[in-house]
Amino acid sequence: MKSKITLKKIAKEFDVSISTVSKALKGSHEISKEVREKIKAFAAYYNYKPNSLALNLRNQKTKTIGLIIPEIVHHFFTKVISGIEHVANERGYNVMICLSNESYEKEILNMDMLANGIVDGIIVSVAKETEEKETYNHFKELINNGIPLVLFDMVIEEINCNKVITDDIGGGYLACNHLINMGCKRIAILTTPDHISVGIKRKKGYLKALHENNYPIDEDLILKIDEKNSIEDQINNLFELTNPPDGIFGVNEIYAATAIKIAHKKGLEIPDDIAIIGFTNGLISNFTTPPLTTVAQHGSTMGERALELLLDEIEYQDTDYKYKTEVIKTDLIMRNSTKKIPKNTFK
Amino acid sequence: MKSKITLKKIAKEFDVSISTVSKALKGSHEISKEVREKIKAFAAYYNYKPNSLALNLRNQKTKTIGLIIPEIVHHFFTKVISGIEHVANERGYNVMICLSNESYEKEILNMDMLANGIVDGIIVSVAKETEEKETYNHFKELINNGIPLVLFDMVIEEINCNKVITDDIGGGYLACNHLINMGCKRIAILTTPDHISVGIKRKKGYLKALHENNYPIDEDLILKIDEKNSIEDQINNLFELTNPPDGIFGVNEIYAATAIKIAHKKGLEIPDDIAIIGFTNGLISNFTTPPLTTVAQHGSTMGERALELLLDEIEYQDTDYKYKTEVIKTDLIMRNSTKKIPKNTFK
DNA sequence: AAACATTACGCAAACGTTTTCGTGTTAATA
DNA sequence: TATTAACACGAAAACGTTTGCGTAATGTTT
Repeated sequence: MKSKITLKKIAKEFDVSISTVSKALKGSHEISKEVREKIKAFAAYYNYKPNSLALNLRNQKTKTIGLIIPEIVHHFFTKVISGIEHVANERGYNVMICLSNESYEKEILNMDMLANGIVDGIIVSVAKETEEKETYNHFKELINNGIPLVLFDMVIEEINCNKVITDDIGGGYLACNHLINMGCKRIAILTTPDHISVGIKRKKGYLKALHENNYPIDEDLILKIDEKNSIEDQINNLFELTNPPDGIFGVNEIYAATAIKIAHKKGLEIPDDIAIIGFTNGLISNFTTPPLTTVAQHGSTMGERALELLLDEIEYQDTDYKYKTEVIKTDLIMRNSTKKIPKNTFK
Repeated sequence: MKSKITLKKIAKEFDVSISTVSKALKGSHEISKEVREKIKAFAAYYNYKPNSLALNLRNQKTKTIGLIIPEIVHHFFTKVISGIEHVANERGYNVMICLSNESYEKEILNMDMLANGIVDGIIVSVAKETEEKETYNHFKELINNGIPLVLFDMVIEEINCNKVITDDIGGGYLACNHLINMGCKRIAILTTPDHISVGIKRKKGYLKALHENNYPIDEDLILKIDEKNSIEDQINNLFELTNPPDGIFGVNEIYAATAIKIAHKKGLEIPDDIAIIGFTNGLISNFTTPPLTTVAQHGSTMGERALELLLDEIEYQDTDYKYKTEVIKTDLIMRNSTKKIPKNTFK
């Protein structure tokens, strides 16, 4: 277990100064060809690599960016990470991923850790707890310290920085409108409690579509799912209404897939008896029976744009930098959970 | 955009030396109470945090560990990450996640990057390309440089380091045995090409179970899926055999879920006409129709153990450290894709 | 031979921190 | 009053790197 080779050790080996070694390895003509070559050979043999910490300290930049996300066991976030990694590779940056687990405390802990010189900038999707608490001082401090910040997905209006968000309203509209086009008359929405902004926005789109088509709004069909209790039970209640829905829009993949599961249990045919549409084109959607029609939110595009914005800010020279908010459009992915086809051909 | 506050700046502010500031902030009694307090107050106001790069450089350790995985859009790896994060938090470490995208080149790139002082140790699941190439010099160099290494999931026999692996043989045995118990007579396996070790091992377990029960081995029922071509088409061929299987073991979740999809298309009843079992209890398994029976490999446990082993090595003082290989057992998760129940109650 | 240019290297500062060892001043003791 | 102890702080080295500047020893001009 020999320890890492350094300039100092090489210098000692050849009885020259550290600067000579440094210059030799950089191929400087200040150093005679002879000395240069032998130092290079020696360094190559011992696999010398300059210590990043020292380099970063000297250069006052690390070519590393930090990413804080609420959870990792989540298809959307893994797609975002892919997008970020992609751009990071292209532009020579590394990514440090931290998890907040939706906790306010951990979000701050992670930010403090990253902000101490380790990274050149930070990308964050805000934790649910932070959103509930509505205390955003840690973001303001970060910005005050001159560390570039990009918020994505879960963003905060009042923080002045670059942002990348999904067009949740448009996506909700797309979903609901599609169900209307498919002939559904009573369209339910499986959404989140009122403190989760993405749920609110997707519901907004849903309401907009209903309104434009002169559909009445039935509060019984708006189910705010409390994740502390059984999702299945809550959705089950919807099916037991005296006047049950014939179309369901789940604001995420799990809600929609669970609705499919329950519809099966109830002996309902999908999409003939009930059409179901989800949000986020994740792993599950393609493997339900029938496959789930869904609103795709382009996670990797969001990741790419988030990092691009961050790097723009990091590498910006002038003083008049203007923050942007980018809205990533959603797309409808049509599968069989909403496609009305003649009964006899669907099994 | 004021830049970060440092000891030097605080020292200047009060016209004292840097060391005085450092000691004051650490509450040293060498510094008079008066000076100590005012420096502390000032530092708190400006939110002083010591620069991590400088600290790490000085301490010759970073309390950060590196993780290199082949891909992130993958339920198993996200579970592993959760496990690692969990232990890292408990023991005051940070995690830097890098993706190799199954590429040999990127794996080396990532390792070089991490090895230059950024991390105290590295956890790796080897990329497929590396496994194919069978060139492992980068691992040997790492170990020669005295950087602790733990391999997990995809490991390499000949590398001398700590390892954490799934009991793939046992899992394959579990799966096949279960199908036998359920009364299947012709059991197919959807596995990987021969250079992927996990596929080989799971197949080994499958063969062992067949052998113990005096089942003949039918090469037609051993399908090595080539992911460069359509998975669906390849599995479809299995169903078209003159003597098709009545039980299918997919060595991962996608293969098994795809088999379910195709069985539906063929109008087969699951599990009555054909029973299907998967490997890895991921997101999909719970939402197929019927839900997929599967062999669970405990990803988060693997992550936890991997980091614990790594930290043991990092923090080990004596010279007689012995490497271990931990085998994580698998469990059978019973769902309806294999459970034979009377036809009329299953829909 | 004097003046100058070139070659080949070393010195030292800087990045931000911690910590050991001095050291000057004051206060307490003999 | 001389010696010592306590106090309160500063200097400097160390972690590993890069780079501007200085300089001794050559080599090249007039």
